[in-house]
Amino acid sequence: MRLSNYFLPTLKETPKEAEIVSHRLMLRAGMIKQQAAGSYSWLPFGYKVLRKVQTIIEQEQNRAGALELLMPTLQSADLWRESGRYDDYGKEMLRIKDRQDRDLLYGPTNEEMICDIFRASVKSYKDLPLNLYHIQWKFRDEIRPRFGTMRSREFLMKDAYNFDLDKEGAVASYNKMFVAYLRTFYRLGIPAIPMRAATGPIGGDLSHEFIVLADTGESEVFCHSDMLDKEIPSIDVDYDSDLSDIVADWTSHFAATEDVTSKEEFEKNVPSDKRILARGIEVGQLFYFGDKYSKPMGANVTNAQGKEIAVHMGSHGIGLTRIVPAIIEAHHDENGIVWPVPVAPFEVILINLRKGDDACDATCDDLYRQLKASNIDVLYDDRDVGAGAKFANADLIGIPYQIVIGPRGIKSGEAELKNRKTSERENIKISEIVLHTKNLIEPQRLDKV
RNA sequence: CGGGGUAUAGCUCAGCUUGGUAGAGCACUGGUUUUGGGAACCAGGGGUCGCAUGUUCGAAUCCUGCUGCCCCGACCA
Repeated sequence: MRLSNYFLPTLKETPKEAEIVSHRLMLRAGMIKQQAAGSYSWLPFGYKVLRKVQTIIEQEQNRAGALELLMPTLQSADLWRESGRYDDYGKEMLRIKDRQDRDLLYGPTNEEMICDIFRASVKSYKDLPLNLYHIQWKFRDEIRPRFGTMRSREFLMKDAYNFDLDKEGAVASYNKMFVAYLRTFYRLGIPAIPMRAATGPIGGDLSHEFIVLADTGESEVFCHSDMLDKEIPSIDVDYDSDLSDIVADWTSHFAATEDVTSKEEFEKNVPSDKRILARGIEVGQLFYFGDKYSKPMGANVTNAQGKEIAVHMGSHGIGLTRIVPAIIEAHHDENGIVWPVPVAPFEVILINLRKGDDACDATCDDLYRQLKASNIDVLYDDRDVGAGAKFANADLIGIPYQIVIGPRGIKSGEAELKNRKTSERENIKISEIVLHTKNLIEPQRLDKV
């Protein structure tokens, strides 16, 4: 993409409403625009990241055997009356009437609707297990939205719903999601620690929150330091095998949020040199809740003995619009964002320092062609602005590698390659720069490990 | 929902106390000179001062009401 043809409204100054660093950087890098309290447009640069995040989540969900579908944002109130949640949910749920005066709601979650889909078609235990997921915009009318898209009212969320014959099967499904989440967050560049969690209004008795440690996190978390060094399951993990050993290993150390533990309990169970008391951002949550919804809504199957029973269910969320700021909280410095390669909106920025100079233009045009032909996602800064502005802008928007072409380098046949993360620069022959960069990037994409 | 702020140009803000024809920097447009870490100069464009009401000869400025946004708390993916 040529920057001169792109829409990237970056800001030199920080809008005053932005409190935390990810919110400031998302505004400054032209990723989002606030439309109302807790409501944001995703501009091209931000949306590109959101889509990469979505793709990684989909790949790992699919790998774990979950099937993607799509449900409406607007739901009939009648479904929610069946489960009893229409009255229980409170003012967080946005209620709407249509022209026939029918009660609708903008979905804050989809347990009822997925039960409705399930019960319409699935009647036999032979069709289990089943895991259906969707990625959809949801709305919760938060009393106080804040921190940009970290806590917005309208948000994009992945929710997977598993259906199993009994608790044992549901736990196996839960474990698949557990392993998929470990892999997903690893690939997204945000090592997330699974912690025991409260089950909240959705209910249930088995739940883990996946927490990214960050000073700006909304809750206090307690964690054994060995949790930080655990091995992520590889791409070869067999989801048809028994995953309980992996889950048991990952849940063997103390890790819990403030909702379900206390400082006293933490200190009793973890030696002082292993204690991590920090703040955390919740980026995903797993729930097992049995027949809480299947029973009142009649999501039943006939078992092998010919008896009709309510299925065991769980729901497993990941907040996509929260993950993007979480990534930035974990990957930035004083100059701007530092994208991990797998989610970077572009992998390389090609900087033409002297737009209008024939040699610079020709070299850059050629490199731009080569980079694209090599399947590298490249942004070409071909604008006619000062060198300083280009460097500052490149650092702000955080593209992992900068290839700098200027009159000085052209004379010696060299380009400068800057690593955004380490700030290291090296001079590389222009004839070799594309291959060299490709070799650096490919292993970091993490799509084969 | 309780408490506290704030609202003037696309962005950051001054002006308000003490009423008198709306300002700066950045950004934007045209031009000249520049060019390896957010360039300089010249010339321009852009604002019903959040909305409404009142006081006044006269309101960005004072009164009253309303709304948006932000922060703290409770709540939450």
